[in-house]
Amino acid sequence: MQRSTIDDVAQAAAVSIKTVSRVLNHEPNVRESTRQRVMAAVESLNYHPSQSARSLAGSRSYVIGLLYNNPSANYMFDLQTGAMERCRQDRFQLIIHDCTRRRQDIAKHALGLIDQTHADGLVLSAPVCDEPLLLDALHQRSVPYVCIAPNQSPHHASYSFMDDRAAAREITDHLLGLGHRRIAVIVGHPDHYSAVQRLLGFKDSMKAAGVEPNMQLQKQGFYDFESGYTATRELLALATPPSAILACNDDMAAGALMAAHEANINVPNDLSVAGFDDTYISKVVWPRLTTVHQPIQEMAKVATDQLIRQLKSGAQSEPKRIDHCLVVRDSTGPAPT
Amino acid sequence: MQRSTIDDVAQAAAVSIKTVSRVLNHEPNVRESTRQRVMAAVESLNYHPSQSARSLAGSRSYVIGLLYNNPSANYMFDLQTGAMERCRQDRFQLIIHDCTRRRQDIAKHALGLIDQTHADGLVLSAPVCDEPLLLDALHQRSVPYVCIAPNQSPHHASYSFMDDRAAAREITDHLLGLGHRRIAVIVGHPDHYSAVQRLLGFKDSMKAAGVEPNMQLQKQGFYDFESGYTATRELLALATPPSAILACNDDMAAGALMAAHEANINVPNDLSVAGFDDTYISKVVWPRLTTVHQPIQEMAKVATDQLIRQLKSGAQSEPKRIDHCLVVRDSTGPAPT
DNA sequence: CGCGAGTATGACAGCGCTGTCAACCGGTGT
DNA sequence: ACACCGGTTGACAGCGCTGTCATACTCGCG
Repeated sequence: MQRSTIDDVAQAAAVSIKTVSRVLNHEPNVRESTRQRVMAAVESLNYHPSQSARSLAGSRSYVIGLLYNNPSANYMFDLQTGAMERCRQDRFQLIIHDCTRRRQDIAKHALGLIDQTHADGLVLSAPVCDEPLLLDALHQRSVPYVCIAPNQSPHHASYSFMDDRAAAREITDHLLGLGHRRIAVIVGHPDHYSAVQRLLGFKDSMKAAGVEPNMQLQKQGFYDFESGYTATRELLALATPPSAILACNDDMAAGALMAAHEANINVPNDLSVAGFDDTYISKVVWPRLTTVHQPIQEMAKVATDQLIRQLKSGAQSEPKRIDHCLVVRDSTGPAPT
Repeated sequence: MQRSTIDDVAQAAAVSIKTVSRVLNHEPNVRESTRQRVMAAVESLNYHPSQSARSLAGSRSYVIGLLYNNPSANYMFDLQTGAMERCRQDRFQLIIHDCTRRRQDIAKHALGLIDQTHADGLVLSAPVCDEPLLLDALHQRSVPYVCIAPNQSPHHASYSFMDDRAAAREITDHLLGLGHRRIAVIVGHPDHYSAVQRLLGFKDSMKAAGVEPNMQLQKQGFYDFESGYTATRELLALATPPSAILACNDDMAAGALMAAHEANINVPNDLSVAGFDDTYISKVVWPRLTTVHQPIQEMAKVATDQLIRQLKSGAQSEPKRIDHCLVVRDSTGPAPT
């Protein structure tokens, strides 16, 4: 019941360790009968190659690092789940690294992580994937990496993304279609690219509908519950409050709902509230949030896939857009007349 | 800017690699002046020891595995955050492993993980920490492990826990104190120890208050939103519905709120709803949930601490209870007369 | 002043693999 | 019969560390 090594397997299959290595790494030029003998030995000994030995000896470690600095649990969880799913397929190990605190020397820390773990590559999630110093450092050390929803296309990396601007247009159009004209927008965290894009999409639609921009109805938020709550209180205190609020993520939308409930305002009869992301929260608040589904898990999976492919082939792949979709639930309704 | 090795450091500090190793591992018998020279070299070369080489050569890998099979994002996130925090302190690497799917051969998988990663030990979270086959297998291979909130005290491991039963008594007493007598309870997932304990605590208090048990008011849930929602719909359809509902976690409580809202029942005026765990969700639903704070992050941190200590000293530590506390918010109020 | 008992340091093997290179095997073309 | 070639296999070095053991150095004390 002890740990078995490649020597044990080699002995059991009556081949050299090198042949075992070949079989395990799917190298060519192994006779089928030999391959089967080796696999049988692997099975029966319940052998698992040592990652440490592999990464020390070879050029691959089968470890991928996932860097994040987004404090939302749901976001993180989806990210992680998507990346893990893809990793498991090719028996990669995923190492999670939180870089929320270190803004300055993030590049140094990332390189340290690479040195320590011998990670083959990194998956960078938003917004850490937009740190130019980090990207430069990785490129200089030729560490392969991919980005999830980056700001501008990184020069040296593949990435997955969704069209935030189009998505914002869709949900704004949904509100406009319900007859709303006084629509407020609670903007996301200024550090996040998505916040900018979503605001642009909102403005696109409003302009197309011929609605005059009104800065009173645009509030700065930070993608958290609290800021959505505060912004909505201010909006509701206006002489003529909005008939609809587009919050640029679900947490802020939940905050908006809270403020509305407290002010005894009926959603959606007196006020429509729309969110963004379709996280777990959007399904458990009351009323259930109309929102846009952001396919985080899928984006993470695709990005990880791009990375793994790159590790195998050496070539970057094309950026890949993942589809969003509008999810209409109960928090939006016709504009009051 | 290339990766530097222990040889580089040794050369820079004009010592042997063994001495560098000594300094980095805080071994005794190194002259202070030598130590400083080495540290300076480490700094200036930005040296990070290779985990692979370390674990191959030595008996420690500085890797800890965290096993979970609880699909709640918030639970996971807290777990992970707590464990990571402690790991960082001693430069341990945390490896997350989801074992949701594999119920049967979980033991085999865990040992495979150990073989692959050379992990020094495992942190097992509830409910996976209650798989006897897993615990046995780990013990047989003498893999150090600790548990978070295990069912029965594992023989060969330290663990951290909270007193679910007492916590349930507290929140039940809170409801009783508000004058409620017809209190329904939505029980948690039968696989989770906590579910049993919380139900016992509830019954303790009800009995102490002299309330006759009423099986109509006890519903089986599964710690998810949906089951809380369904159970509550059934409860509200009763000839004489309860005046208060204790849901054994926040997700189910959120489901209860949803059902109440849909039935146009005012919370807390007509119905009180209490949750359990004090997760993020309890602060964003309306009305904000009265609940019990379950210190998951702290439990994870403490358990990880126990593991790391054990790795250093070889000795188990005492089980450690982490304090919960009642959090009264807006979802509970006086019983209607 | 020399000797024993630490104290400080280094030489070296080897952890479990992969990469390199050489060897071998059987069929082909001439 | 022989050189040749591609497919198949194995011997062996070495990745960057730690553990073991040997060695050199230091200090107190007889």
